[in-house]
Amino acid sequence: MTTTSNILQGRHELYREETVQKVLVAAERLGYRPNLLARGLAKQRTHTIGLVIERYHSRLTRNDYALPILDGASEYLYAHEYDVKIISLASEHPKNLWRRLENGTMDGALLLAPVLESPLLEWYRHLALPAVSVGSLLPPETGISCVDIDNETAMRALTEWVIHQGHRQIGFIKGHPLHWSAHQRERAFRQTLADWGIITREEWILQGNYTPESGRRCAQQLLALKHRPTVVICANDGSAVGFIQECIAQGVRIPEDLSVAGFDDEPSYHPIVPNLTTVRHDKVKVGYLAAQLLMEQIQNPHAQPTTIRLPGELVIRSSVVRLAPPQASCAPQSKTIGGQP
Amino acid sequence: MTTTSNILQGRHELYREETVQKVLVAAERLGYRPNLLARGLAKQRTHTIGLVIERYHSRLTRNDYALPILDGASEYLYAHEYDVKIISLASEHPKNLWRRLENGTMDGALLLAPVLESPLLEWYRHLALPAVSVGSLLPPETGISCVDIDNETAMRALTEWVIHQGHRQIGFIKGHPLHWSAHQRERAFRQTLADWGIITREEWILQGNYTPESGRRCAQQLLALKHRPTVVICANDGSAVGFIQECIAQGVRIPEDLSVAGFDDEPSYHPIVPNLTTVRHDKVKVGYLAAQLLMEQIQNPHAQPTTIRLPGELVIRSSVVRLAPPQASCAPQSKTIGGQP
DNA sequence: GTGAAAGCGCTAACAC
DNA sequence: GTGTTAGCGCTTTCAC
Repeated sequence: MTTTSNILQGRHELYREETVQKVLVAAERLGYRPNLLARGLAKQRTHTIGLVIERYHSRLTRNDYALPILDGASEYLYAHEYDVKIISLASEHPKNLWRRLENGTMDGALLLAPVLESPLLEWYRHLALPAVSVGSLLPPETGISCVDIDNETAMRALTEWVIHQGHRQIGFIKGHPLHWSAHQRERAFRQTLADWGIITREEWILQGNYTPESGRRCAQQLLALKHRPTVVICANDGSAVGFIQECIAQGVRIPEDLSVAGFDDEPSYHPIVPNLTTVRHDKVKVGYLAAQLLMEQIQNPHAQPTTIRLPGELVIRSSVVRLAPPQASCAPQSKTIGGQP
Repeated sequence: MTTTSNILQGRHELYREETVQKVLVAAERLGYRPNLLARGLAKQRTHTIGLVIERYHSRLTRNDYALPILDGASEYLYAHEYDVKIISLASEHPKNLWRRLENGTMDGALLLAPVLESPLLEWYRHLALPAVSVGSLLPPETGISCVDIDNETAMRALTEWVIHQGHRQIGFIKGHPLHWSAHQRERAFRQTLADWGIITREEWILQGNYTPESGRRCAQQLLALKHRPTVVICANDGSAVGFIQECIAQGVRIPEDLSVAGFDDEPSYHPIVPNLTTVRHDKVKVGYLAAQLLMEQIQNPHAQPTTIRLPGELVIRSSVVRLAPPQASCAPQSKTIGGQP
């Protein structure tokens, strides 16, 4: 039994060639396949991680980011002989939550973009399962490792670029209030304006929720104002699309009458708004790095929490017009923005 | 031990209230959570199913159907206390395939749209794991249960509707040659034409692969012909989008100069081709029913293989013009087409 | 080098 | 009603 087990796990060097062959041939002939459950029980390691999806996200279909993140994470995990299990927390009582996660079936968890009031955050403090947040940069107090794009730096760069184009009357469509990214993007926007001494007019800062529908609604509100900004920065491409569609419907030309910028460079919108100036980032890589970080955490459970911020890239198209000649000294030298060394 | 195990599994009726409470309280106080691995080992049932994704599909991101199917399947499975594990077969040797699937970690498998030469088909004959194909209707010889939309009936209905609009010169863009659905749609198209005594001109039947890019290429080929059809039916919306874009780029107006129909009613294309006449179907439901069928198969492993075909629905917009007054007697009474009672 | 035996955490017969 | 026991299929310690 020992012999068999050892050889089947690749520890050939312990035995003579003859024995090894005998075992291998027999296993092959019998069509033997190890039972991974039993192995997991014995070794206390299942080679499975859970991708935890909160009630809030419910259907994967509705999340632009879930898929690339899953793809990236899978890529890393499969290369390391890990499987991924999807844990959907739709309508879960926080108590069940615990047994959904710490039940011996996974070595670690990838938390898909926890939201602001996520029970996962509270739960994590009582938890012994390695976990990393992917797609949300959580406050350090949570003690959870995070991987996401560098929302603040990228939004700052976009806003500064818009300012360099001569705009001073700048509107903003906020993202979903439950998303950390929405707050981070808004904060960077406001801070940048403040740093440049530009007044933020609250009537130009509208509450969206990342959907085209919300963008449309915001456009209606904004266009009803008697005094309009010269440019509107949207917290993501999704709301930018709705915003632009509503503008066009009302006869407001983009960018001749109003400039618009987005955020995310979401490929599925390219055919609809081919000229949208926005910020691109690599979500597949976010998933990949999160998986990698999680694996490290599994190897070494007492490692310090780490946060990885991936840089974005300004994608300048033609939806934002230049109002005045740019100041050469202010033009961005490189288009890669944010992230860590 | 028995007592504890029974009570924790909900069999309260065997014991007196007092004992039940004692156990429950103790479990709560100790923060006890059953180890699902151990339970699985003992019960020979893991409450997990695998969603098997072939090399061919590799990145989920690229499949319009993967996500809704996953959503639908999840919905059913979570309601029945099952988890889903993603098994990605990227670059897998058929031999490994076996141990990736029959390793004790899952009770059954959902095969995501197996392709024509899929090793899964051969493998299934040697397999003891319940499985159902979702998104591909496989030949009965395989002995595998299948759930998908009713490609043939729906394509026949679309083609007949086009004929009713007075078209007799009809082109066709084929789908990806490795997809069963592509062959089924093409066969229905050809058969319908034959039934109506309409000549199929092979130069009007072009090889696409479901992508917009292939649609573009087919448009180039078709527009180069000196004699063109009056309408082109595309095997899916994806290729229709590319086809239409290329037509417009070449100054061919849709539908004034050429009519085009799609298939799938893919929501992400609505903003790009809002007037596309196509066939809608419910992919979430496909996933849901497949999961249900799989569960039945797990309960009763010796059940006969079953095939479920879901009806589609003609979505008539304005990308196909009427060439002659329709014959009233031929107009479809109901728009729901195909499927089983 | 190889085999025997204990144990991973649970369930299910079977006594009591 | 409740406790004892054997086992699910594997790994691992420890003798031999």
